[in-house]
Amino acid sequence: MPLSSGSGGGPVAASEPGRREASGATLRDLAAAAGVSVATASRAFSRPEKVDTSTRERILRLAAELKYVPNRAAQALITGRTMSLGLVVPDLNNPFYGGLIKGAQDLARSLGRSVLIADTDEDPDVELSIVEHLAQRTDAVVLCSSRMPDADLERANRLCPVVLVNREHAGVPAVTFDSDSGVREAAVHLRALGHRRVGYVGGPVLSFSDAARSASLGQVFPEHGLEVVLLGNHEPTFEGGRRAADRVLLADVTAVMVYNDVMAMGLVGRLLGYGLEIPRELSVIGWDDIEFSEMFTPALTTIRVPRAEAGRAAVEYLESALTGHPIAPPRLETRLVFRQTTARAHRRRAE
Amino acid sequence: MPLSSGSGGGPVAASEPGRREASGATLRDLAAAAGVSVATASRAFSRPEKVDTSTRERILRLAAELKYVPNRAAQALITGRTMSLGLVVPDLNNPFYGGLIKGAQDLARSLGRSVLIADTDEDPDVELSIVEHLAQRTDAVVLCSSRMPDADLERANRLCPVVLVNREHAGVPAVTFDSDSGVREAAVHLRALGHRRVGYVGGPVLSFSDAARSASLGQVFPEHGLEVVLLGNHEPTFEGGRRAADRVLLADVTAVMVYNDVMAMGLVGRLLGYGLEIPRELSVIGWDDIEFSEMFTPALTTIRVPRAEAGRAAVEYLESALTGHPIAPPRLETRLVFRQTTARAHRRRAE
DNA sequence: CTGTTAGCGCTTTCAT
DNA sequence: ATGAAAGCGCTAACAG
Repeated sequence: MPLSSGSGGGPVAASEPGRREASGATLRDLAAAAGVSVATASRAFSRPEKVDTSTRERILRLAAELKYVPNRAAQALITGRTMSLGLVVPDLNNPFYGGLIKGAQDLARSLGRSVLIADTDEDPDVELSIVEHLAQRTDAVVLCSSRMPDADLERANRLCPVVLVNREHAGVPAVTFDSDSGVREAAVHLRALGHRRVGYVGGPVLSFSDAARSASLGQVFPEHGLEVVLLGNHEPTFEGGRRAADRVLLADVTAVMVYNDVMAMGLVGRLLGYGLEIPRELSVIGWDDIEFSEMFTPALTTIRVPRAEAGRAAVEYLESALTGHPIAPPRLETRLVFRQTTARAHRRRAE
Repeated sequence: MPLSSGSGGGPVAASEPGRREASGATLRDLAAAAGVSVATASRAFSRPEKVDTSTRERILRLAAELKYVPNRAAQALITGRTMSLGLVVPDLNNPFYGGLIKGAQDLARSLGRSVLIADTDEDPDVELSIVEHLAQRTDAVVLCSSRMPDADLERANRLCPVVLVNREHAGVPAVTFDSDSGVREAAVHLRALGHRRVGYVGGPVLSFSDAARSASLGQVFPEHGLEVVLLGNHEPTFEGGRRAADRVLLADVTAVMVYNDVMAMGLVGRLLGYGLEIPRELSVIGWDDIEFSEMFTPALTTIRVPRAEAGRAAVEYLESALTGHPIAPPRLETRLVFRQTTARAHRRRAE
């Protein structure tokens, strides 16, 4: 079974040197071996029903024997589809995005697509150029928690099909998280525990989710008889949470909601260091439910946002859009996860 | 500036419907606009020095105007290179790999390459098929902490250029971590604090790094007058660490090394729950120095393994191999990072 | 320095 | 049901 002996064909290019196994058999080799035309060989894969059963089986068998694997570049060139998707996240180190990617990747693979990942390092200025890069090698891209200015977003959306996750912009499809559902549960929980004044330790000023979260709080909490005290905007990091500690202490609240779990951990850590008892003296609720929230001591009560599901939904939407029958990207519910940082309100005394 | 008005050429295919901007201009359009042949237009990009300065500038200017972007699929088809790299990790949720990917990605992008990520879900059986998938769309792949059987590894290595990270196998290049350096620092540290008997809470039985770590311990610690007590193999998870707690208590040691940080946190959490004082009654040293180690309370003393650097080194090696001048992949040093889980030895009493 | 020529490997009408 | 032919957009000899 010589590989490219080109039965009847024209001149055969010298096989590239230094290549490894399996880079040999082309569709032409396969066709020759099966005694059919390349067209038929091709159809045996792409339109099996249009090929006589016995011929098809012969072709498929031979394909396995010759270890024929279709050349993706050639397919991409002719079909115009790469069968890859791009996925842009702000920070791969952030465990939130790990879960998201995993969800996206899972579905993508089962659809025969690969996922190209890009990390913006939290820098909104490089996002657009990353999308440009990706647009050349993928069929569509998902943009997670994008901080691009609206104009860039629109430009990106013109470069290739795009779906947003955790950000909204008119005219661009988006998988979003419904803060209200989780916040409502938090409100009921806190109220049941006797809290009245609840602080909110905010995230970055320009963050879409911070806006969504604080808006949700401002809307829902009062409806449940809870007063919300805004405690400023902070870096969405452990250190940012730590630095918010004094502000929290000063605020005369019995509970705080925090922009995300990492900050919540920083806050709790610092407060514990001050000798405060948590949750006895202060209840804390984080946001995201990253893996470490339950490894932390005390384990964080938090609002879970379904990140793997978001990744999946984004890919699902893109697939539907690519095949011409776009579905509506979902708005995903969030939920309160009760752990150890919330308890009955005890007013601290100025002793 | 009509896009594909094909000046002198043959029949022009109908432009694809439904595509977005910038998918218009081809090299031929560009060449026509500049009044040169496609060959020259092509060279203006790939071998600028072989094109007359003024023509080149004209071409480049026109390229920008027409928003010409080269078609990667066509390039890949003819050159045989995709300019992408594959990267396989066991679990994207594991923060260890986030850092690794980030390092790889950074360098890759600056080399003009994209990175295709795949997650095996810790399942060694799918690894090979993932490599097969990747081999079709990338030029080379990096395999992180692979658990593939040796035979599969060799097969993978034949499919496309491969570099291992945190695993070794004869004949396959590998970026590795030198446990000894970190372990030696740990030995000195522990010895200085008066410890004599140190436990080792192991990771998964078949794990390459567990073997490396425990071997390193068995070798280095005795040289420093430290006795090592093996405390079994455990799941490399938070829960796995928790479950090792009783075993540690029973072992009559004043310090333990733990296979990784996540397990160490589980262990410490449980022990704290038992009422043990850490580090007063037991010193604990983790492994990896994941981000959360310092957010944990008490912050984990641990052995840092330079993961971003490993990612970078892997890509660097691959690039060198791809360009025909393979460098030797490095063995990266590990270091002790002192935080709050180690202190002077105090023998617990059976009171 | 520039143009001509010949494909890379595959899909897809259009005939047969 | 199958084959012939025409390229997808680009690069790489090889001639000028």
